Amino acid sequence: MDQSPLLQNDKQNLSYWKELPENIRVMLISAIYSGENQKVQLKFYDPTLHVIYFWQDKTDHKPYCYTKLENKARAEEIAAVEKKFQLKIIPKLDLMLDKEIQAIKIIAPDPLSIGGKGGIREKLNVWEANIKYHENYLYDTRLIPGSYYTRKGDLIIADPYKMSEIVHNALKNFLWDKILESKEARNDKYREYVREWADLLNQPIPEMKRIALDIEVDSEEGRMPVPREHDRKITAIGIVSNDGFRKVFLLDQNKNPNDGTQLIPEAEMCKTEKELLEKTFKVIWSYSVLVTFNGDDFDLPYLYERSQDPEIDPVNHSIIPKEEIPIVVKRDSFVKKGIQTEPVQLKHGVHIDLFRTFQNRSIQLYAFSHKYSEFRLNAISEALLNDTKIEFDGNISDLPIQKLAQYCLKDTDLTFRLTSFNDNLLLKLLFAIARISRLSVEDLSRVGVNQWIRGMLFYEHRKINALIPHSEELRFKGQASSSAIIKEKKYRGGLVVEPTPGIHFNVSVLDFASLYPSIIKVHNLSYETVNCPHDSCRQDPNQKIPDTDYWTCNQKKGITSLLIGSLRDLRVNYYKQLSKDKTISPEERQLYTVVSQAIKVILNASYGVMGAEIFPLYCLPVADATAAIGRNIITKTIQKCKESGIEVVYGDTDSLFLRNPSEGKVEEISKWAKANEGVDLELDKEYRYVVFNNLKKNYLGVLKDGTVDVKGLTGKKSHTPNFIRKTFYSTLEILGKVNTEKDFDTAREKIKELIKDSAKKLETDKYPLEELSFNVMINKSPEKYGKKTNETARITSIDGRDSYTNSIKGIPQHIKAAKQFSDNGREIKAGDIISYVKTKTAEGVKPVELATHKEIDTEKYLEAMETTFDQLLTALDVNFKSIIGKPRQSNLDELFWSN
DNA sequence: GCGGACTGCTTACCT
DNA sequence: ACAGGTAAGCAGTCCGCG
Repeated sequence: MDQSPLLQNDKQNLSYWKELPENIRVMLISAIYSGENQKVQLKFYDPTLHVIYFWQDKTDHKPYCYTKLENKARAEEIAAVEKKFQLKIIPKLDLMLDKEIQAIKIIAPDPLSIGGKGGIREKLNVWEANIKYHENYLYDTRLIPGSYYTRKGDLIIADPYKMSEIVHNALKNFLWDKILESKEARNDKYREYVREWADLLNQPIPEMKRIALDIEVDSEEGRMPVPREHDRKITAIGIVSNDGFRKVFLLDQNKNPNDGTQLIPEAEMCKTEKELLEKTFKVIWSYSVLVTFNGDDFDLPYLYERSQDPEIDPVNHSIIPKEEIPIVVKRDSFVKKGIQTEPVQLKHGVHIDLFRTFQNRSIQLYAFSHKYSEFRLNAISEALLNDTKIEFDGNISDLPIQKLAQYCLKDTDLTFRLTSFNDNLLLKLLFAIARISRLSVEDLSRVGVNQWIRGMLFYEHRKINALIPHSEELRFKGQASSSAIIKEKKYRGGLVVEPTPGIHFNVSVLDFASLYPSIIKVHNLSYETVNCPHDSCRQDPNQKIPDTDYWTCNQKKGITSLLIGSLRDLRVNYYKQLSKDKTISPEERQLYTVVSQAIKVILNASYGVMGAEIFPLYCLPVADATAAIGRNIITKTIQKCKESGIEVVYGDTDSLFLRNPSEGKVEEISKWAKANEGVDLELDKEYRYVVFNNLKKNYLGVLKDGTVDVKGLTGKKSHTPNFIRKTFYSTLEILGKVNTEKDFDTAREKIKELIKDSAKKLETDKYPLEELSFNVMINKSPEKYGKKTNETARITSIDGRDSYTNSIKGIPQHIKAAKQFSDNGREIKAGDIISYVKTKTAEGVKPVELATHKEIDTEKYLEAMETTFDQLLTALDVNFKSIIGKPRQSNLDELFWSN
């Protein structure tokens, strides 16, 4: 195996600090705070040499926060006692009052003086004290992770690739002009925003040199090793890079059986764990990016703790000196129990924990359209790479050493490939998001989408010198103006049109392109513009938001509206077009696809965060108003359709299903929407036919090309037993071939046959048990279920009726199954999918692995089939109850006696 | 004391 | 730890009947 050239250099271990040279263009990747130096340190990536350079702040930037003038006396009092604070009165914009105010800037020598224990945050009502210091630094210096800079002397100067350096073709210019000439673009401010976004997002994203790492630890059955205890040996460490380096370091243990087969060529034996660790650390030092799967919570803290354990050196009992360890583990990182632990950083580079990244809902849903639903390496690899871990029976400690090597290397390889598949899609996406959110990839890959939007908006406040408001101040913006349909929700959401049951031919689906972002743009929605302080706006009937008590500002553009609006237009009118354009090189096209995806993720969440309490700029009226305008627009559009003689058979939030609209009608409606509501109504799909039953969010449609779309039907849901799902999908194939009303007759017969066959196979135990399992995810740890109902049950038992003391009642079926599992020694965690079958036993369920065919409650499965297929067949008018005209019996054959 | 109506809980899905 | 709206299955309670 080749050695990485960088590995040869031994000396660099202790001198990883390479200062950023002058006059080379580098990309900012992250900022960290060094407590030792009381300075921010920046990490830059050199895209040609693939090394990390460091730069420590030389601008004498200091931590600070603000307070308002009314607290002046108290602030001075504190500053008189604690001499470390320095006060300065400076002008700031108060967006909610729409005026300039004088604020007191409280400058401190270190971040802990602001937000630490006994810090000023505890003594005074302060603003902007909840921002991490390194974030503060980036906002103030306008440094954006993912962008390019060059050092000149002590200055870090923005050094973006110029338009002429990036290939620019005619289409790009055309689209560009179109955006800048649009109505909104005549507003100078708007033009400025669009241009800035595009200049930032068009920058190339380099391929970063990196390694993936995975460790295996000798463990007992049923007990996961934990870093805190670090009592088990590390037996294998796999490393895979994109420069050809591939290795698995193995601990030479005599107890490890060797069945005589050869070790894989990547394997390298180590006499002691200490040697194993030293070799690994050396490799980590020589790469700037490290990728792991759950490295924050397991691999890296384990490596660290183990390196400090004298057991790793059985002869001399020596440990590895701290300065040779590339990992920084926060002391309290595993003191806290539960989900949120600290990231594990590299001294010299960047660590990305893919487990945390893939757990992000926005990544899962919008970047990978829910292709994976479990957050395990195996499940994610299977969904995205179509490859899986090596399976084995029994305990990992009992594996022969060559099998262990293969297993470990395979895991490492999968981890690596999750960052490299589709031309490094994931990494590119993360860097594009870094540019928008102003967060480093290290930070953003570990937090939720609300923090991404927070970053974007906080940066903007600093840019325009506006004071970031408190959440309590934002609460004064008002109460909800609507009432939710679901109780326990705060306000009303999207409108769902009652579907017209039956089969409809030639259905056109129109939808509003990014409806909510469009509304935010067109109606100037932002926390400071909804219910703004101007009397003239409040009294202006044109500024009233329909069906609510809110009004919006017509004097100033809101920052959310500007940012979201400009991003929306850039995506819809520019990146989306470019990503489809065949005249551009594939590499360039991919960048536009990635940027378009990144913007989509931000846009999709931008409305939601406004209505989420955890969002620091949470403002209920903004979310409420957005949804209200959405309902108003779709309602008016439906009205308009009716006036034009178009039948609307269904609609949901931002879409309308039109039955056989005549030529030109769609265009007419679309023009009307643009002119009257300022939104883009586009033709999204054309169905050959659509089948509705009486249920909302539940339909089947066949596109002109025969593709079958299914939405919401039980047959599609992931928990439905496989045999039902398969039968269901077979019926879809039949329906995809239906062209005319007449074709339905034969289709119906075929479908009936299919279902009959399936039922027969079920009753004669022809399906393997795995096909019968319901697969349901558990979202909490098993103990947390059924607490409430148990308490109620105990109260009823007082009057002597029933005793539920050891009851498993009140506990959902999948949890009942999970508990049987844990009784058998297998651990069940939140996020696991439980596969269980319905049985005739007392509990009514059993984990598949523990069940036999004899115990299966066939009746329950026939019921499940019935509901699944009824959703389809009622609409096709073949309800199987109606066929037989009498209550269903246990044998499905009888059901179809009419044949 | 019985059984259907209703409620709450949980999950999966739609936009 | 972005929102609300809809469906379905299960467990348990409520409530009217007689």
